[in-house]
Amino acid sequence: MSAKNGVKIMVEEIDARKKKILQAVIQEHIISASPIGSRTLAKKYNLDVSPATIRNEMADLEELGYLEQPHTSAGRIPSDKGYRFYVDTIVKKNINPAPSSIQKIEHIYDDMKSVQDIISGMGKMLSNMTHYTSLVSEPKIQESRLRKVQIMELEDNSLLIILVTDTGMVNNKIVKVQEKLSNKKLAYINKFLSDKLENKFLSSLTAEYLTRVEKELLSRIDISAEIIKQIYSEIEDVFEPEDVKVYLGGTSYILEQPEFNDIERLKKVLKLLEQEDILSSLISDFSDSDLEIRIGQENGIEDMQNCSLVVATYYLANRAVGKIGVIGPTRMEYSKVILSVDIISDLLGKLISKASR
Amino acid sequence: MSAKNGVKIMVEEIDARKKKILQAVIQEHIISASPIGSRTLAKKYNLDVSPATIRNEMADLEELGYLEQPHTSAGRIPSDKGYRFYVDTIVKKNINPAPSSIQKIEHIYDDMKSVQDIISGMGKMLSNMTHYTSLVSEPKIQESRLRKVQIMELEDNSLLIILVTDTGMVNNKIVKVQEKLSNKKLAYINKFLSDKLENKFLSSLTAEYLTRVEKELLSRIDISAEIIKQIYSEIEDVFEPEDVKVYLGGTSYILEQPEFNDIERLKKVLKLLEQEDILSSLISDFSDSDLEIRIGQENGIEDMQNCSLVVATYYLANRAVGKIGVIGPTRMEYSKVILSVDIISDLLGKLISKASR
DNA sequence: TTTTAGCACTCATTAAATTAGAGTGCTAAT
DNA sequence: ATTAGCACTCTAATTTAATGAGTGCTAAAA
Repeated sequence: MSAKNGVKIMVEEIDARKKKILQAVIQEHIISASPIGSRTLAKKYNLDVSPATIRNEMADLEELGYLEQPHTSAGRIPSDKGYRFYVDTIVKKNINPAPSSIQKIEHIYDDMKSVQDIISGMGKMLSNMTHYTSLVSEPKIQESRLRKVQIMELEDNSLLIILVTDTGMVNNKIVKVQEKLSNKKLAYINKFLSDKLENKFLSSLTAEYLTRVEKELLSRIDISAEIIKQIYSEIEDVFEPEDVKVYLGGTSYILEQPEFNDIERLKKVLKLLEQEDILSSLISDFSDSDLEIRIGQENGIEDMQNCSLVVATYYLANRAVGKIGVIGPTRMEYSKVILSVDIISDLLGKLISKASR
Repeated sequence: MSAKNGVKIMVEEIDARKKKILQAVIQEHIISASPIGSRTLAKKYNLDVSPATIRNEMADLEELGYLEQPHTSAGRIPSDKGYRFYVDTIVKKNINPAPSSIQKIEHIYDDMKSVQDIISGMGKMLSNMTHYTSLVSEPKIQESRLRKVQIMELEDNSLLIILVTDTGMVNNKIVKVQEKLSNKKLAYINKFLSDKLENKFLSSLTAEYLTRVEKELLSRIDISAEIIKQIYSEIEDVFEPEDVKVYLGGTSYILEQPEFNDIERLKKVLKLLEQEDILSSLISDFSDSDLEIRIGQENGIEDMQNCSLVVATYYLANRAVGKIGVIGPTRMEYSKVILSVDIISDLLGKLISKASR
């Protein structure tokens, strides 16, 4: 009613019927990947109005920016704005929480895998569920606590530095040194590092802190500054990685999407997916909200304008440590994908904490 | 001359001129990716004969199986057999050893990387050099010597098992145990494992040997058989992996090949490249010769009939530990690829041994 | 005032027809 | 043994025509 008196038109620009029609267009387009006409809608969805009325409504929706017309005499396809509206007001409401059937899966992966295996396994599972390409980032090192640091000597002049985080990640580096360390000195260093570093959040182990500790160690033990420096620089490397590692799964599912029958477009996207640094910054750019959706141009990458991303955060001990998500065409089965991403992100967190606990 | 007297025709079925023509067809086809006609050859290659003569020779070459005709009035394309001949008798001769300019590259990667980084980096470099997809397998664990084994305790009831091979690979596993081990016992176990396992070839550490050692340890120390068993099963897991890990590089280069403009064919190959187990057995199937080439159907995989593989072995301390190679269309720039693979495999071996020494 | 039937018009897609040209194989001359 | 000449073949590209889904507008109906 309020929509009828001119003044409030802007406020409620989409009435119930328009909404219904928009939804119908999108759902149909998700299935068919081609423009949708008024007759089709009238037939398949019981909208109780004639094609002519639907045509009028669609013209309105186009004017408002929710639909687009590839050419004059074609049907309509949803715009990014249309998908955004769809996702925000129609899909999200109807998502119900993860079904309990998942607990079965949880057991399969029980305790037999390393964190890396779990991550790539869950990525693959997600892409199998959704038939889109999946994307998973490793737990952020900054959000982890250092659980164990230990240096051991290999024969000759190599040291092996082991760093274990509470997220189950094990980092190792082999360092070559000039000088042989006595067992006693090594034990002392290990003890010292343990005391100073273990159980601290890696974000609190700043470069300044490390430098201070380095100096302190140097003053207490009689070995060359060189070795200590080497050890520390390796430790720092681990703590401040340029990029989070990203695991890709189901890349070939992209080929099943008709929008990538165009080889040129396909090439561009596949090239992108090969560049680890881009993937890394792409996924890191998502907020730590439970689930974020970027539709079409929203993702900001030129060659991915017709892709959407659905990305969830996974948690370890209530810390948002990593992301897992799906990349597919803008014309994506959002409701299914959202559900899957939701379930799998949850599961991923559980499995990793189980494995690293 | 001998070819001229009927009797020896079979022995030397291809005379110098045929060879020259075959070579010309192949070289031209490698460039153009389409059938080659007699006129083109006569024009571009100074064969000093007329197109008509070339036609006759090409008809012969087709009869002998070196060339194929897509359809009656098209030019000829090389068959697998043609490529095989080309590679064996024409290309290989003209390959000269790695130029010394490589030493520059060697320095770039000097000692700053882990073995995994070196492997994937060299794979990428190879695919950038050749513009084909590269394939590298990790050093075979069986060909390595165990350099260090050490078990350490994380807090609560987790143990971290570290295994380092002389190929620079560091394996780690976190194992959960029921019982807490005293430091003394742990030290004893470490000493014991060191003595029994270190510096042995992993191929000599058979399941039987391990079982024997396991029993011996159990008889000497007072802890539950359970823990020992867990530890051993993890160690065994590392020693007997199902698959070698394979690194892929430059997958998107496939798209630049016109033979994969057919989306269906492309899809099949990309699907294959996603299956780690297939890649692993594909590359493992190559002999330990310096360089092996499989052309077209020779590689035995249905969906890769129009692909060739050029695979070299890389060595650590004179042991053939892994493979590195290139996968591309049968119509591949063999001479360039062979050279590149040769250089890079050599470099890879050097870099890994430098990094792990 | 809103909805709907009717109709002329648009435009992409598909199929069919046509053309162009590269290449062959054969024959007869060199 | 080689080559010029020529008829023939077959693909790939281009043009043309046909199809049909879909629209926007108008005027009548609700």
